[in-house]
Amino acid sequence: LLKPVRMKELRNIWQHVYRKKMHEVKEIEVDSDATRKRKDVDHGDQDSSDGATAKKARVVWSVDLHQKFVNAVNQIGFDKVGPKKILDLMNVPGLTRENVASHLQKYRLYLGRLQKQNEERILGSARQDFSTKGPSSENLNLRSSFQEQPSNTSSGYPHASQKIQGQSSVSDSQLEETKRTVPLPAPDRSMNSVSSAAEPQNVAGVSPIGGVLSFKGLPVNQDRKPSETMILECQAWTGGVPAKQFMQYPKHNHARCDLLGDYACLPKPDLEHPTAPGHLFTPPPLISMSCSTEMDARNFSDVKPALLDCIKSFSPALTCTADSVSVQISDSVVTSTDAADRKFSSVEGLPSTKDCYFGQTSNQGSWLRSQEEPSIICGADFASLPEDLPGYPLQGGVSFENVGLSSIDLFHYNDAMILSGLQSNWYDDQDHFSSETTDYPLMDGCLFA
DNA sequence: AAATGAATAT
DNA sequence: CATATTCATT
Repeated sequence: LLKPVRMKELRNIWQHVYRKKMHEVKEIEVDSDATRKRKDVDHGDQDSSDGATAKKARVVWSVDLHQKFVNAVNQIGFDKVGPKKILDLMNVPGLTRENVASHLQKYRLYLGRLQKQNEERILGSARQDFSTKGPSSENLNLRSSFQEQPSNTSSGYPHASQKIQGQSSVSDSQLEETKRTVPLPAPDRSMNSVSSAAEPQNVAGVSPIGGVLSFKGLPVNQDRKPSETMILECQAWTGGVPAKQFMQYPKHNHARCDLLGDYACLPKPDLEHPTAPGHLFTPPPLISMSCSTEMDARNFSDVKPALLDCIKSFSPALTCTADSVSVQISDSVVTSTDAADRKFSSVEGLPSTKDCYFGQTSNQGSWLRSQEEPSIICGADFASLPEDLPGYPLQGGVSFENVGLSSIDLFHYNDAMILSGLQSNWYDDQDHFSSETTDYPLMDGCLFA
């Protein structure tokens, strides 16, 4: 018998046993009796009829349900959570403690994974030094990561709660991450929802989330060939929480959702329930720089002030000191000079990003993948992108030609996404991205690949 | 006895 | 993978 055992099956078996027994005892006269029994048996229909074997429908952790769950967890406090308490707080009719326990188990696993990821990243950037030297490539990679106050997002499901269909969905979901305070479950998903209290959007409209900058012909190094590329990456993440993670959720309806705000949103260290310190550790602001070509201290010190300015423009609230900058030489950054050459040439007029390339074009295919830490790009953790989305245009990289550091401008990844007009297909149509490059949407001269 | 969470099953 | 179930511990 395979579980779950239905009464029907039991009756069947019993019938055989019974009949055999009857045949043994009264071989001759039993006929009518057996037929009657069989009739009886055949009547045992749906298992729904007998509550004993009826199986409870499995709980689907819908967005709403999970939202309740997260709220409960946050309310209780990370250290004191238990399935029972959560269950009580959730106050959902059919839900059992087991259900919650199971979900909590998964939730904890996820949080653990996230934390590990985050620690790795921080260690990784802290470990950078001057010693390694990139062999061939002549690209410079400037990477800065800095951290903000822990997000106070009380909405545990800021991303997954929508199926990413509307125009602003993607960017919204990205922006959610920077929210400090969110009313409660139903956050405003408009573009302006990035209300970083401590860090209002600066004039350039740069969001703290970060972006990727590439510029060529920098005055940084006169020896540099025009085709040399420099990438500046700035990232901010919230609350010691690493960045984006894309998951399918729920799997059943094949809707792709971004769970970041959900699982990634570690229980907020809210005031009523201070989280155990040390558990969620908050790395200090960190700026690191890596370059793929020989780059001596002179060059670097050229870059440094401008870099700091740049970063400050990202985040005025942020204080960085030159001492916190380190350099790494690596050849694993942008490898396609050709691609760099084709990058656009102007910074201004981002709204009319005429000449920009986003993400990977056909000959940039290796760009993202060639990064040591693709996850840093755009402040989003794309390392965990589903493998089945090749060439996912998530980096939102921007390149400039002949732009001095003084004129560096940054623009927001999300802005890029808005401009792209790509959002509507962001998750819905995955084939879209696996198809030919030429099929990618081309808008305002911007190629999103 | 009930709650918990790791392990295991579905 | 998501959820359920089991089981040893607390």
